[in-house]
Amino acid sequence: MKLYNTLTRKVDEFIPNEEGKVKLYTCGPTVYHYAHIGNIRNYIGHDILDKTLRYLGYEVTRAMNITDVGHLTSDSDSGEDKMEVARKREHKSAMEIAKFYTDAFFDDFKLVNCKMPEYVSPATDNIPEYIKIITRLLDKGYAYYSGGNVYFDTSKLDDYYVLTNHQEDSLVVGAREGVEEDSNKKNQADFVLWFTTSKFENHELLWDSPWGRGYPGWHIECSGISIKYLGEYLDIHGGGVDNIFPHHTNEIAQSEAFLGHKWCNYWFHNEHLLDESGKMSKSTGAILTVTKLKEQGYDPLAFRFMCLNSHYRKQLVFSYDALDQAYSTLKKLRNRISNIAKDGDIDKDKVESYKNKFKNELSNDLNTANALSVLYEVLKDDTISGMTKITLINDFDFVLSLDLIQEKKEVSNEDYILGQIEKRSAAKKNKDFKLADSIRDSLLAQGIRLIDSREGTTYEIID
RNA sequence: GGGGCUUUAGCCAAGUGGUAAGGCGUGGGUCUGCAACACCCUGAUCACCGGUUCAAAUCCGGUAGGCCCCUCCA
Repeated sequence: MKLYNTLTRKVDEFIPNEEGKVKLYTCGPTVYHYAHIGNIRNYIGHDILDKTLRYLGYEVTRAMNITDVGHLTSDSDSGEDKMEVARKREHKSAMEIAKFYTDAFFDDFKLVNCKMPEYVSPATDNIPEYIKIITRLLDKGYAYYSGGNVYFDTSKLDDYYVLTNHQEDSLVVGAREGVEEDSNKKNQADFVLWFTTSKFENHELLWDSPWGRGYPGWHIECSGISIKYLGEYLDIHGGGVDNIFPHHTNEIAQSEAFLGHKWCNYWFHNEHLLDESGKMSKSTGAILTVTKLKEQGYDPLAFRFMCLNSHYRKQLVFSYDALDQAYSTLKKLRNRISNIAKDGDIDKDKVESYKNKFKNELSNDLNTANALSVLYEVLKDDTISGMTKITLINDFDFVLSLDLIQEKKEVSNEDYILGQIEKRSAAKKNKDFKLADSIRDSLLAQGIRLIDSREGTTYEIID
C-alpha cells in the first residue's frame, strides 16, 4: 500500500507499527452547525482509506472525535467558542446544539455510506485525559501558565514546523482579518491548552482543573482521544488540508512532548471541495448538505460517486452539472449491473486477477478513479460468467460502497403489472399500437418501465 | 511578504520518460411497430514558451490562469 504522507511530502510505502494492524485516527466534525458537502467529501476520503486498508487485509481500529467544545473562532484567547456562538444564535444549551448537529452529521455520514469508526468520542467526554496530558506537559517544561491560561511553549521544540515549510519569521500575524496577537503568549506560535479566562466570560461548559475552572483548547482533544483509544503509537492520522497548520502541527507538538517519542508515522490529508466561488465554508454563505441534495431528488451516493471519480488529493469543484453527470453515470451503472444474468460458474482465477487489479489501483495512494475503471473492465469482459461479474462487483462495492447491486424492489401490485403487460402484448399483436403505447405510458407514469426483448416483456421499477 | 497545489477532448477524469485509460454527453448504427433498455462505432499532438533526452503530458526553468495555507474551516 502506497500512501501520500504529508510528513515526508511524498508517496510512501505504508508500514504499520504492528504487522497487519492499523491504528487510524481521523478528525471529526465540529458540531456547531451542519456539515456541508465539502466536509462530507473529507469523510468519504477517510472512509475509502479505512475500507481499503480492511480490503487489503489489515485489522483496522479507528477513532474519531466530535468537537463539542473548545474550538474558538480564533486561536488567540480573544476568539469566541463556536459552540457558544451557536448557542446564542439558536437560544439552546450547548449540549442541545451539540446533540442536534451530531445527529444531523451522522445522518449525512450514513447517507453516503460511510462506516462508523470503532470509537466515536465527544471532546467533552475526555476532560480527565486532557488534564493528565497538560499536567505532564507543565511538569516537563513544555507548557506554561500565563494570564489564566495554560499555553504550549513551541520554543521548546526543535522542529515545531514538521508538517509545513513555514518559517517562524515569515508568519504573518493577522494574515486573516480579525486575528489579534495574544499578549500572554511567550512565542507567536504558542497555543492554548486550557482556558480559564476569555473575553467571552459566559462560557456554558466549564470543568474544574488544577488551573482553575475552565475548558480545554481545541488541539488537545484529538491528542487526548487518540491516545486514550488507540494508544501511544498511531499509524495514520487523517484530516482536511486546512488542518495541517495549526491543528495537526500542534497535535504533534503536544503529543510527542507528552509521550517522549514519535507519535504518528503517516499523515493523510484530503483536499477541498470547491464551489464556483472557491472554498466551501461553514461560516460564510448557505450550507449545502447531503440531506439537502437528497431532498432535491439526488441519490446521496451520486455525490460519493462524484468524489470517487476524482482523487482525494485533488481539489474538486462542485457543480450541479457535475452532480447530474455523476448521478446519471451511477444510474446507468446500476442498471447495467441489474441486467447481468446471474448464471454460470464463478471463475476463481479471473476473480483473483481482477481483485488484484482493483487492489493495485487502491493501493496506489487510493486511485479510486482507476479502481472504477477496473469495474467497467469487468462489466465489459464477455469471457466471464454473470456470476463471476456479480461476485466481483459485490467484492468491489465493499470499498466503493455505491450500492451497486440493488435489491429488486418489491412491488405489491405485481399481478396488476403483469396483467397490463399481457393486455399490451395482445394490443401489439392486433397492431393496436395506440392502446399498447397508452398502457406503456401509464405504467411509466407509475414508475414502472417496460423492457421489450425477443423473449418477451419484463419490467423494472425506476426512481 | 512566505509556503504549497493545480491546468489533459463539450464535461468529469486517469496518467510519475517510450508516441494519450475510463466515464458522461453528442452524433451514427444494431435491435424495435415506435420508443426505452442494452450493445457497437464516434473525439485531444495534454495552458503557453524554452531546455534536458534517442524519446516528455510526464524531468528542469520561465510565463499566464485557477486554488489553498500562513492562528475559523474538512
